[in-house]
Amino acid sequence: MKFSKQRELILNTILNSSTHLTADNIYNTLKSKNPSLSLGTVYRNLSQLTENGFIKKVSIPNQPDRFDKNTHTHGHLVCEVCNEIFDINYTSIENLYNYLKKDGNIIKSYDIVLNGICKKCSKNI
Amino acid sequence: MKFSKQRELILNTILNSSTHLTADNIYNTLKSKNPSLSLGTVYRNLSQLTENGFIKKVSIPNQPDRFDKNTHTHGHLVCEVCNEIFDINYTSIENLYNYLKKDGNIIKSYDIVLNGICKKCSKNI
DNA sequence: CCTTAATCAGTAATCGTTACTATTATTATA
DNA sequence: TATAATAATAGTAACGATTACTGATTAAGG
Repeated sequence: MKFSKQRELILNTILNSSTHLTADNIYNTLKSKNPSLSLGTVYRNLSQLTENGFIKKVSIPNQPDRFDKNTHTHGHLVCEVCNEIFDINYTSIENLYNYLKKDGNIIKSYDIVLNGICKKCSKNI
Repeated sequence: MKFSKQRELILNTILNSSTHLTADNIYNTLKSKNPSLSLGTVYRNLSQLTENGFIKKVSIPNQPDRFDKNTHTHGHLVCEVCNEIFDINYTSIENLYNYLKKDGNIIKSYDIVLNGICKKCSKNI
């Protein structure tokens, strides 16, 4: 992977942000000072930076994908009032359970998607 | 909510399926015997049936939305080999943790999205 | 330097989904 | 049962997010 000026700009934008930016957020942030930047370049770099483990793609239902400098396993809380997204750090699902029980945040529901190999397919490996 | 023939067909398709169908799956299943069915009708009914609690929308990252007759809280396992989606039933996150430890399925990662109200916003209610 | 392969900007195309409109079907009521 | 009010329909256009294509540019190694 070559390191272009554009790639560096995009990565640094994510590393310097405390929020979860969309491709469009990044494009608009950089466009003013780099008028020739292309939206396709932003998308392509986000894909590559994700594939190479520099950043993490965060999919929130009914929202465009977001990109996170925190590449460790962690959950996300989506606030229905301010619409902000908060990192939920935990080392195990048990820790998350304790988090849920803590006061402060109000958790109404949660969606869990597990990625892996099902019982049946794992037998044929 | 009026109950049209189309709505009944769409709901029954989901209720009679053991898989997690997309809008397009449902459209193609019904189209042959109901040539005048419109894809927009399928989408509109899926939204309304979801809003009214008859079915549940399941969002899997990088895939079109799916619809589930199981409206209870449960997770989903996406198999990277057969691409099938399996329901993961549990009554608490602790149960899910036990499930994860059981042999059979191979869990490589999991994504958790919590829906609710953040600490800050919850103070102003 | 010079070559080569990666990356770029710009644009067109794709996918999943929603919005629009004029017509038709369902339900409540007389 | 006829009628009126309202919701739902088919068909099509439009949308937002993302990817694919193109020929020009640029990074990196020899």
